[in-house]
Amino acid sequence: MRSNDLVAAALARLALLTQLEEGSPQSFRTRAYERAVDAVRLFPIDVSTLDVSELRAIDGVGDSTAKKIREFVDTGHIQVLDELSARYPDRFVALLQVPGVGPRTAITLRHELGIESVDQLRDAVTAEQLRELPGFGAKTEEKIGKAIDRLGLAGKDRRLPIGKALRIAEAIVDRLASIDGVNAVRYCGSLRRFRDTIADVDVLVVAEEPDPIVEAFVADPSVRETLGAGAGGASVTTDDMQIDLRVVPPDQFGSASLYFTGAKAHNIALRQRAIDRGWLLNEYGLMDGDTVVASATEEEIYRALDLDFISPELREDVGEIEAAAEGSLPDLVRVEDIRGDLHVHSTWSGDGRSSLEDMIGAAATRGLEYIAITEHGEDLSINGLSRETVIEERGQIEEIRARYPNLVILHGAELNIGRDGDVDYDAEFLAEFDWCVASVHSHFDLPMARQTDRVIKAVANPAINVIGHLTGRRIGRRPGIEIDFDAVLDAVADTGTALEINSHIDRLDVPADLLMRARRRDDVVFTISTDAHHTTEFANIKWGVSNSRRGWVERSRVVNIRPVHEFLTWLG
DNA sequence: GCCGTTTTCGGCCCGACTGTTTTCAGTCG
Repeated sequence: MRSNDLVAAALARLALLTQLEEGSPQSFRTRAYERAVDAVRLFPIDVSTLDVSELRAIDGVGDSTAKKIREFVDTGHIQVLDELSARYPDRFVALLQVPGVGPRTAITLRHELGIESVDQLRDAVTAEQLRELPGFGAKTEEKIGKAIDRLGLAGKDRRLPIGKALRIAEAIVDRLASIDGVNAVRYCGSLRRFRDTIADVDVLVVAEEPDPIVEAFVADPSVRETLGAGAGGASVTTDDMQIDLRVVPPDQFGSASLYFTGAKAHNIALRQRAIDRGWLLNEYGLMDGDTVVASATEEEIYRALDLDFISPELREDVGEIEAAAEGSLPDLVRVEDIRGDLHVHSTWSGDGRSSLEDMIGAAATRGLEYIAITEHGEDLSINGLSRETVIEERGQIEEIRARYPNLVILHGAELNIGRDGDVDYDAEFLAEFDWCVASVHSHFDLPMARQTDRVIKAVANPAINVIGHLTGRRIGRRPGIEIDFDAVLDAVADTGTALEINSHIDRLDVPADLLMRARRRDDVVFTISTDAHHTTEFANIKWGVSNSRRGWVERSRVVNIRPVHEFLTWLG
């Protein structure tokens, strides 16, 4: 883990324990620490190299936190944090994972009943001890008991990979859209912002009459439990996750979308901006007293606040509001910008599932101007192609080219970056390819220095045009390799090698937080490709595009939005 | 704890829901 992430983790723990200390999740000190967590995590420079005055210059980091960061970097500890950790051990802090238990309740439980862990809380519920406490009752006790039973499914920290959440959300959106009286349906929340893990799905429906929609929603067979349902909305759990529905009239679609999409910090900043103008912003609209200033669309609300429209993927309060105010938001990629797909497999690869002809036909149908067929290299057992097979496929591609005069078909390969940075085949054979992707498919747990060395060695290989799915992560299943990203950026800038933004929903690799770090240098270029193994997977490009947007990647930096002749010129 | 085209002190987003309460505290998003 790089030091910014380690520092951010320590500050996050400080924020959490400060909640307990102050007895409020929204104490100003807690919020200040939380703000510092984001500031450090996203800061492009390694904070361990900065002194206190440089740290203070980071927006959201003041004198006190700057000194704590320095203390952490120098000693590995923060004294205040150590003291808080002694007072609130992990098993006690775990109480906050129980829905309905906040800092105040946790402290009361400890003080009144000596409860120090979730297990002890469960025992106290069973013994009906909670209902005797001041401010508690039988219902609260029952609610906490049920929440503990559900902890595996609905603990506050539980998050699903975005791919799974998307499938669930899209199914719900389709079902709701088919109900009479529904004008529009949109999923919001962290899913719309395109975070790579999702805690719950928030769905917004536009309709004049909410009741029939709420009834149909809670009656769906996938619903396991209804947590609450009332005028205008409902919350349910399915086997996989919690889903919150909200139904609003058409004239509130914009304000409700903003509210429901977040991020919380983004909303707070917008509301502060409204206050500065003497207005009030809530989910019902932007108000000047009783007069509605704007509410029907997000666009008009941003405009009324003197801001350019901020795309949902950017709404994290990490500088997008300031950029929108001064007209310097990044020029982001749209799906229709993509003219080429530079990472495509067919059944020639062992794991491909559509034929070469079908893949090429699907690319042409999609209106692409160029593609690169990139079967696995020979070092990937079973799935990889021998030299003889490579040459055989090259012949077949040559035949197919004649039938697609408007599609430039590159014959490429996806090479395997070996343990020490070597790749498949030999230099002479590699020189025959039009396009080479090189990716890590093995040895995921080497130490950081070794990982960095092997990738940089591949970057320096003149045959290699782009590094595929850099970290090798599988969201929710496998963490990425440990790698010195700044060193990789230096290397690809030196050689002109591109970094791939892999569109597979389980990969989204390069991750968006790393893309943001790459953004401050203007000498790194990207491709956005699908890694399609089936004709239907060309459509996945939208996920790669969304990930690039979340990473603030500008259009000018993406190679495969260029017209084919410009692309070929770049390729040389 | 942080911050300042009204401020170096005095503010810090807004509302719904729940449960235990006769007016509010806590949690959540």
